[in-house]
Amino acid sequence: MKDQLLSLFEQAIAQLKTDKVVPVEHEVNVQFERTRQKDHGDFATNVAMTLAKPARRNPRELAELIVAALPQDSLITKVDIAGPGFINLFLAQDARYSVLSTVFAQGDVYGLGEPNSKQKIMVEFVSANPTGPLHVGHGRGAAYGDALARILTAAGNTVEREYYVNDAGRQMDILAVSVWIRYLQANDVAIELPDNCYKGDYVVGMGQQLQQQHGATYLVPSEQLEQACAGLELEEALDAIISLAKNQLGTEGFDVFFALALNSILDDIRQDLSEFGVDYDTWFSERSLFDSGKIQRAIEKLKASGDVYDKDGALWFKTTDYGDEKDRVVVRDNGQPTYFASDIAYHMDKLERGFDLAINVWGSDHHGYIPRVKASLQALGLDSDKLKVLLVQFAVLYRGGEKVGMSTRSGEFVTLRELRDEVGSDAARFFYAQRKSEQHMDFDLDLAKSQSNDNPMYYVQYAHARICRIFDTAAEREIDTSDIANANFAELDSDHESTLLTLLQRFPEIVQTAANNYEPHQITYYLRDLATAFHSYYNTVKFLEAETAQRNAMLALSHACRQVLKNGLGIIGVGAPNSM
RNA sequence: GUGCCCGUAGCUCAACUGGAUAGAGCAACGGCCUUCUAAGCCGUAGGUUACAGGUUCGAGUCCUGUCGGGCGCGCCA
Repeated sequence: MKDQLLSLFEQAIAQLKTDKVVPVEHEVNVQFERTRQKDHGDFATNVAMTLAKPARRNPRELAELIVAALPQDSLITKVDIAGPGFINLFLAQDARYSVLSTVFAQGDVYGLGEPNSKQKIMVEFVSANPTGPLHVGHGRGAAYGDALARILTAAGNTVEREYYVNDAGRQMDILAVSVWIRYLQANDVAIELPDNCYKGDYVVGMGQQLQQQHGATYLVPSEQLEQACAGLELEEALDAIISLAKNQLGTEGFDVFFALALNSILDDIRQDLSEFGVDYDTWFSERSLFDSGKIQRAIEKLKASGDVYDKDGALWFKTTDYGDEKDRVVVRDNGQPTYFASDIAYHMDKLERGFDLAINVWGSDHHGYIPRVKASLQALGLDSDKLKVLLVQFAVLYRGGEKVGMSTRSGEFVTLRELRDEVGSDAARFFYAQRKSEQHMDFDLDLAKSQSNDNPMYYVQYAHARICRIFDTAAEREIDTSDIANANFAELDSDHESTLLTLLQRFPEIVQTAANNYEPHQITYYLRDLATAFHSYYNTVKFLEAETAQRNAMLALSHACRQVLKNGLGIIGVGAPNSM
């Protein structure tokens, strides 16, 4: 549609160039937009305004010249010049009806791009540390990342979803020790769980499970623990307990706790996300980067390129050469690589896997981290533009007007599962997907739970279910709907009908812009608009009681609406029920 | 202190990425069920887009400053 209009305007402007109204060398970029108001026609363009200066004419005068030079075409019935120099285009009715045939012909793929016709894209999202269940804060990243992946797929890209598992580092040792202490408690050892351990109930359960499996095999007297921590500050005491556990239990013994904690939490996360409608292609282990030597390889490459230097016994990466605020440590003075070292290797590996684009969906608290990751890719000779980091603002949770804490260690948080149980996965997804990712967001748990019916998702689904009901009733009344695709669409001449036709026509454009801008919320707003237009239409007339020709045309339009509602809901990962 | 993000109706958010008279949903008020689902429809009310300048045909959107909020600024992950 837009392409046709574009070619008409390009012809007109070429004409103006030969007439020397517009400087020949001036590059002209014609842009069309859907109008907001009906009396502005279907499309509008501002070319006359953008060309006014180079052509040294006032915009309205220029608009008249453009319109005069516009070739005749059956697509357009009327052209207006309005306001400061907008050119408004009114489409012919036939052009509006064509969308119905298209929807009938394409069905479930209407609005979607040619599959696998574009880029190969990886979307990495959630990637929460496997130290506890996902909380509602992760829910936003999950809903956003998955909707984004679906939208990019819908737009014609080939998409892989990846979860980066941070299964290395001190946090995991703390988790293992937390489980161990709960295990000791289950064995009636008199010991308190330190404040800086993981305090969630799930840790208690894991301790009890290991107590049942292994009995007293891994006991250490509480006096030894007290002795190890004596006189130490909180974090240092915790490190002392970790060393003690590793020494006393040995690598294998410690790994019993470590492995159980990691595996059961990861299983829980995987299942949780799957029930949320989010399934990954790959779960990428941070530890595998050590085992495969990729971290070592990345460091060697940086050494070879001269981007690292020694200072204070540690190995530093000169990220300031690439615009970072300060240089960063890659290998600590104790020989241990930092988390940053893992991330360098991880992102190197990611780009080497051959994606045209790698998208990271990160919580906004990681924004300071972007320059150094980009720096590392550049230093490694990779194209850092292929990495796109999208930030998702954390939702601030409220319960009873009070802010709710979200710390995993303290154990005070609302889990994603809890939210799903209360409001349902679909409603939760829709709620999250409604918000632009960088927008700060207040999440009132009481509201989300108690008034789940106010979720706009139900409004959209209801439109879908209503249409299904119409067809069910038609079948009960033995009304033949098998040939509605060939109805006389010219019957559809009311305002409601033309609004709906325009909306249906816009759907493919919405999918593309949502994909180009990484904005799933555009789909939700579009669906709400479509549902509103349909509900309104529904209330004006009884479809099944109209005379045959009109009835079939209205049913055709309804069918197309149902199809697009279904396709759109699918794109954000929400179901389209046939009845409610 | 400094860097990034944000500030739009009473509340939660949009605004086609610089376009025409800033729009929805909750909440409030008034109407509409004997008919294909009232989880719906129709209407009323609600705004100096935090504030002050600037850029241009045109600014909620871009630039500068001020105020207010969130986050970051580790040899943590």
